[in-house]
Amino acid sequence: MLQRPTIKDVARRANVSLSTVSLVLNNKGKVSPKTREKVERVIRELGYYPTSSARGLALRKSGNIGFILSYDHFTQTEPFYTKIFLGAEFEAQNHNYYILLTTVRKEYNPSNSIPRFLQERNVDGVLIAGQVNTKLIEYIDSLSIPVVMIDFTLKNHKHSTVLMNNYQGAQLAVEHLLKLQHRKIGYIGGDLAHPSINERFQGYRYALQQAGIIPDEAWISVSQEDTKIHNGYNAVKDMLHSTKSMPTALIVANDAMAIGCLQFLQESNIRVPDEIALIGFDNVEKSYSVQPSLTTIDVNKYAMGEIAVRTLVECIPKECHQVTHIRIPVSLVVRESTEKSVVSIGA
Amino acid sequence: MLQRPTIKDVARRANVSLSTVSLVLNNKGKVSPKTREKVERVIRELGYYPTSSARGLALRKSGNIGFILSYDHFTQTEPFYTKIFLGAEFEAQNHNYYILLTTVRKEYNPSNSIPRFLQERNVDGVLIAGQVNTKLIEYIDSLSIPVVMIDFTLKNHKHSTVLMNNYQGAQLAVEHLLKLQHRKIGYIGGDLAHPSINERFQGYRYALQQAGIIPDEAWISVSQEDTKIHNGYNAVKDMLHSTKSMPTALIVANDAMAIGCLQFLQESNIRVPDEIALIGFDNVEKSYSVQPSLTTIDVNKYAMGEIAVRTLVECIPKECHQVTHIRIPVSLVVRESTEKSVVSIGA
DNA sequence: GCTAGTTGTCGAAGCGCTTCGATAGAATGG
DNA sequence: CCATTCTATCGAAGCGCTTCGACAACTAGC
Repeated sequence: MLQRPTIKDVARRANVSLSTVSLVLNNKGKVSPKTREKVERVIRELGYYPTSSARGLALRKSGNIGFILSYDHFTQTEPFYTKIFLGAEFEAQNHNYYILLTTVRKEYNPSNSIPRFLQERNVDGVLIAGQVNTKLIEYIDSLSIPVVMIDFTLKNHKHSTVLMNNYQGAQLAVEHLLKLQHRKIGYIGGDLAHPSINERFQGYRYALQQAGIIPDEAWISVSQEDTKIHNGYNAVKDMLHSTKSMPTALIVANDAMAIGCLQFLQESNIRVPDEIALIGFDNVEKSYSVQPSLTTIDVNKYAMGEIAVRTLVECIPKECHQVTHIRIPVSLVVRESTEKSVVSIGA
Repeated sequence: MLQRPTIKDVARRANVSLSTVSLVLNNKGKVSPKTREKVERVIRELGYYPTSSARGLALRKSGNIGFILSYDHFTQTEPFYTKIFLGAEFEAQNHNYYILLTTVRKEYNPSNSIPRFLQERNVDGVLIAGQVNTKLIEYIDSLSIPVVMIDFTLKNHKHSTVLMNNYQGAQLAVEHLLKLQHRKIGYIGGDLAHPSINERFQGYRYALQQAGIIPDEAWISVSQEDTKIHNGYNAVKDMLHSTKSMPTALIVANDAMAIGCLQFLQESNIRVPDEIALIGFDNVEKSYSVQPSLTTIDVNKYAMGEIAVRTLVECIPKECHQVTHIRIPVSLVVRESTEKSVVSIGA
């Protein structure tokens, strides 16, 4: 690294002491407008930037935020977590934090699963995005470093979270379908152990109930173990084979499953949306390239990352272990799978 | 952050001086096996880890590597750069470096396009993945920080690079087709200004020439301005409308274009691979989910990231400005678009 | 037995910053 | 006009680490 101006150089050139420069730098203590102005000018002239190691050493802070992501989540095609990360990165810059990103494997193994930035305590706070091993979370707790979890939560709710508002999403979906005169509204989901999936299902039930509609239980499928494409495929298949009265609309726990449903319906020559309307969840990239394009629930991923960082950095100076739970509002993206007249956006 | 043991604590407990502990820590100087052993034991007992700010301050090194990515590249669906990043992250850990990831926009704007880690000189080296603005690269050069570029290069070749071996890829494609008895082998590409695309084209020409085959120029299309799906679509369309004699096989500059080709061929009821065989480049996720699945050229993205880090960290201590150009070997992934009998792997 | 070298250890200075307590000087009040 | 308070500034210590030069304690050579 090149020789750069230090705070000393600034002090000398501005004819003030080191401490004064430091005070200006940090907007602390009393500094006369005149000296402040002078110091700031010199800083600009010299192109001075404080060295983060030095500052970190003095403050006993690292200036870093750790971002932990499950390996599988990060490498998946859908850039869901990538966007969350970008939102976080952006906001971290605003707060003068660097983000140290690391991925962890599902299987926990103390020797290689503990991110180095934790061992070295080189972060002032930690963001956890998506599902990671509980052991790891316990380890982090033991360090008493502030944590915010994104798109994931534990049953104990001991940690601050930033989650998408799945209830609202289900509500929007139901309302949309009601407005289109649907009354026979089914639900297809899986893996109720997953908090988000579970909430979507609860939201669906609740919204229908609010509307005074009692769905035929045959239109509700939540026994699939996972939420992949084939689970959706199999779920509709089973549902339609086991009941004569078809629903006119289906709310599906996520887009992947919805796309699976779509596949089966098309193979069965059931027209979407004419015979069955379909709403997914997540607004994945593929949801607008399928035919017909998929109506779905969207959430601002960048916002999730941003808000998580904001929550975290508020927490850091106070060393607070106060927990905050934030729900990010979602929105309905109307496409062809519910409204025939809609012009395709993608494809 | 919790109160952690410092080097002082270790020294006290091991009955040696600070300097001795430091020497042990860094494997420097002469330390008797006995003291070394003793110090190491105490380090383990205390769970001591050196604080990176302190070390950074003393060494005038940050222990960080900057990773610069164009915003568009990172957010795209295909996790190409994500994988490169992960490979880099992994290798960085092995060298005790942290990676600071940042994305930059295409449009250069000094006030917000210069990553903070550069302004603050908080990195010991920089990785640049994919195409970024030349202005930014010039800025980095002006800091004289070691740089390695991944999957991108400038015409001046002043920087170390880690690139995929596009020539070899084209060669493999041609050889594969020759083995399948194809002799009428065409090429579809676009944007020859892009180094990789250009090399693929050169590789194609060269390999055919080596085989003593002179392709009909009507089977070569390189006038498309970009390499997106529709460019591929339009390119075959134009080609097949303008010539009577069809090629029996096409090598396409990347999978996106190849998929565009596939679309047009299917719409025109031209059977793939029976009438025209197709080979893409990049092995994108979609290439195995299309029907028929696409034969393509694959490169180990993780390896690219890993090797880039290795190249960079070798460079850092020497402050060397020596440039190394590394080509990552590619491999052929045979799927249905060239061999009818192949069983589909994906889908 | 003395010099010359070698080896292992240590003390102190220094990296660039923050911050506490001290201190001049200005402003205020009686 | 002096005592008191307030304001702006500064010096020095300290954050946790590395490293250079010093120095005892050995070893080897003659």
